[in-house]
Amino acid sequence: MNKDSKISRPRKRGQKIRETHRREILEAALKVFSRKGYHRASMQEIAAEADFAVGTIYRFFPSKKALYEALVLEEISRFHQQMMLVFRHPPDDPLEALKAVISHRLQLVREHFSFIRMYLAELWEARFRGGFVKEIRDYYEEYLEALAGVLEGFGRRDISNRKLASIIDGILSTLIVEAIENESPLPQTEEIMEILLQPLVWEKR
Amino acid sequence: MNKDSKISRPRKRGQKIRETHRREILEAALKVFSRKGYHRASMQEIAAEADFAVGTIYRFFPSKKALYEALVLEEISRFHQQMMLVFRHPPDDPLEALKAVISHRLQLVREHFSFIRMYLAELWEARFRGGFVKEIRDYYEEYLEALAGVLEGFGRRDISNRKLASIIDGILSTLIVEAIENESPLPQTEEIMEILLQPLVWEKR
Amino acid sequence: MNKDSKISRPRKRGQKIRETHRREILEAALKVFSRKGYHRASMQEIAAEADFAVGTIYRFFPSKKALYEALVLEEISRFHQQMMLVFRHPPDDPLEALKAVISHRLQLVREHFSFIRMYLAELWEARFRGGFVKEIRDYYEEYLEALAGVLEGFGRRDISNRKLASIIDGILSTLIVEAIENESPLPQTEEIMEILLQPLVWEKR
Amino acid sequence: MNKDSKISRPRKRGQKIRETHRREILEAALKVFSRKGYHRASMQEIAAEADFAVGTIYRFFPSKKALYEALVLEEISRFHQQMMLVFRHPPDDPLEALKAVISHRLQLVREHFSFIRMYLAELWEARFRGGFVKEIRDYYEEYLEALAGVLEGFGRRDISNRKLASIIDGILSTLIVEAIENESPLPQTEEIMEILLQPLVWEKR
DNA sequence: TATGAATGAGGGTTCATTCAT
DNA sequence: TATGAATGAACCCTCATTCAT
Repeated sequence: MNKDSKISRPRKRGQKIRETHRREILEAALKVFSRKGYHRASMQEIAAEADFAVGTIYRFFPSKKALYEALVLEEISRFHQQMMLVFRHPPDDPLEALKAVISHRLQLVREHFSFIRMYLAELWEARFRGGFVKEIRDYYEEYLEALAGVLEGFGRRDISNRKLASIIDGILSTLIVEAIENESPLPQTEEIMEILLQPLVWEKR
Repeated sequence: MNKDSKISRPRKRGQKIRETHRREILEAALKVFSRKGYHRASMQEIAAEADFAVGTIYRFFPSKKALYEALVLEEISRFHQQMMLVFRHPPDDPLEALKAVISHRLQLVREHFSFIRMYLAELWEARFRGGFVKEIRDYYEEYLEALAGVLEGFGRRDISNRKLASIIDGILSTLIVEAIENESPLPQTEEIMEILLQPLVWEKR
Repeated sequence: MNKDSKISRPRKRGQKIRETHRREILEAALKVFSRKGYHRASMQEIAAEADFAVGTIYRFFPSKKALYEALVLEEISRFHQQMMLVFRHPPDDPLEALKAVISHRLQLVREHFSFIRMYLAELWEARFRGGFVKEIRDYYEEYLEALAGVLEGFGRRDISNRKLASIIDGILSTLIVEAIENESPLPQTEEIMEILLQPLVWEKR
Repeated sequence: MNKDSKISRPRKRGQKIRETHRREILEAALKVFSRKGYHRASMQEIAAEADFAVGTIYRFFPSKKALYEALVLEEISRFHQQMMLVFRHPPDDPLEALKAVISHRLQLVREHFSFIRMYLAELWEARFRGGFVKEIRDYYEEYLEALAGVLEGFGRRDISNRKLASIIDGILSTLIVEAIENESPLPQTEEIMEILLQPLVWEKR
């Protein structure tokens, strides 16, 4: 009833603590999901990793699925926010701008490595079986649009910049995935630029 | 052929029925795994879909995992065999040859559509948590080598043909995955060729 | 309908074959039950061992349990018949008679070894949880009575010969079981006689 | 004792409850295993008997086998501890000492009756198919050695005291098993002593 | 009569979720 | 609010038994 009345100040404090706990849980969840994959990860294990009781986790997330989705969403959102920074002040030269984008993306992949690994391992299922992907696609779309903006600088007319962006990011992703899969180092920006700068094949004269 | 015709007939008949049932089970499994994903699919459900009792499935496959692996492996192997046909009699013109490869691959994706959908959804978990992936990679490697052979026709020297093959197939896959995900039609061969035939970006003069 | 009419002669032949098959199945069952124990033995395995189809076994025994009970009963009955032979023409000297009994019993245990092993491993459950033990007890009782008859020769009065028989066979069994358990050779008749011939303990003078 | 009184109280309480539940489960298991035997007993049934959910049992014992082994081992260990008490202060007179041992053992059998019934029923399967038997044999060996120590008092030289102990306990066990099987009362100490005190048979003069 | 593929109830086990403390 | 013991539905798998051939 009058529950809220007398805790108006403490609430703020509680809020803060709550937020801390939430983050601790999410971090633990990331660790365990990366290690084991969604299905093999147990709430017990996540709780143990987070140094909380199972019940406590349920005070923050209503279900395992919800925890997982929150984790993915926040992590992707964070990734996305950071990614978008590179489009703030693009160099004038489109080639330099593209280089900056690629280099930034590689750097982010490096930083979010354990998340990306989990993402690759588990998210395709959601991707194809329709889960909470809408937000994720929206982010991706926003990123592609921004990249298309950069590509506009080249003034290419025969193909939409949006499509071009998609293809270029596709190549980038292909190389990244290949590296992760082979446990080899991520590609260098220069290497990628070289690939993009010339036709892959040509008509024989 | 008719060496032991007298006794082999009934055996052969049993073999045939067995093979039929096996296929029915694999088809049901494909449906259910596609619908639900590996973990959420239950043997009960697969059995029901196949119109068999659970126990029957275990007469053909020793475990759920084995069933899944057999399904993936057989389907991929078939896909691969068919894919490799295109390398049998390649046109002399490398461009024509590449076009044939791409067109053939698109066609196969169309034919194996529902399997590919399922496979993509589970691919990464399998990739990371190991399993039966070796054969699959071997197939893929064989395909890339063959593709590299085609690309040799272009006489490009600054990048290995193997790497080039990997990139080109990466682009192709990107476009295919995107199409599947968006439930839009697969790209046209010509469209892809155009992309490959010119640099994606260039230095501004 | 008139099925039976024309097979009246062949029936006899069929009977014989039937009996042969029955024995083959029982022998196979003995092998498998000894190897695996009742619960871990499967009808499949017994059928394979007997070179019959599972279904065929069910034409001879209505259930696994029935097969097991028939096996035990027949084996015990056979054991018993052979055991009782020693009482046919007992030596006049009671000591010699007892010696003959013991020696005969040890010999039979040797001959029925694999059955005895199975019996020990599985039968106690039936023994204590009331199964088909009545016949078995009847046999045992008959044997003890016969043994008591032999012991009568000693003219002991302070204890019933029946009880004495029970105790003596108990000692015998103890030694046999111990030997089986330790996988050491069965005891010698003489050794046992010596034990029986003197008090195990005495009052200190 | 009150070393860490402040924090250990709640822990201790939990411990106590845990121990209670553990005992309840073991008791239920004893009942069900007695009724049905190991194989026919189901975890469902044990859980129901214990008034717990199945899952709860698995919080205490990692598997059905482990539950069974814990049950047997604990019960036997307890039996053994109590048995060995009689060897603490043996009377000087060896006959009195032996009498005490026998009487004590009969008493313990009476007290652990329902367990012993179950144990006998499963004993042999365990014995032959290995498992946790080593500890049990060690207990038994310790007991036989102690009994041999008592028998030393008789100064018998023609047979090892260890062997004598084995035979005497064999007789004792025979009588006990027979009584249990026939659902007749256990034998009296005096009755057994009388048997031991004179030769079972003798040469006719 | 003999076969053996098919059956499906029932087993042991796991783990997301609940709720009394 | 935090706890974690308890829950029980649901999973994978086995195998005695049936029955169409």
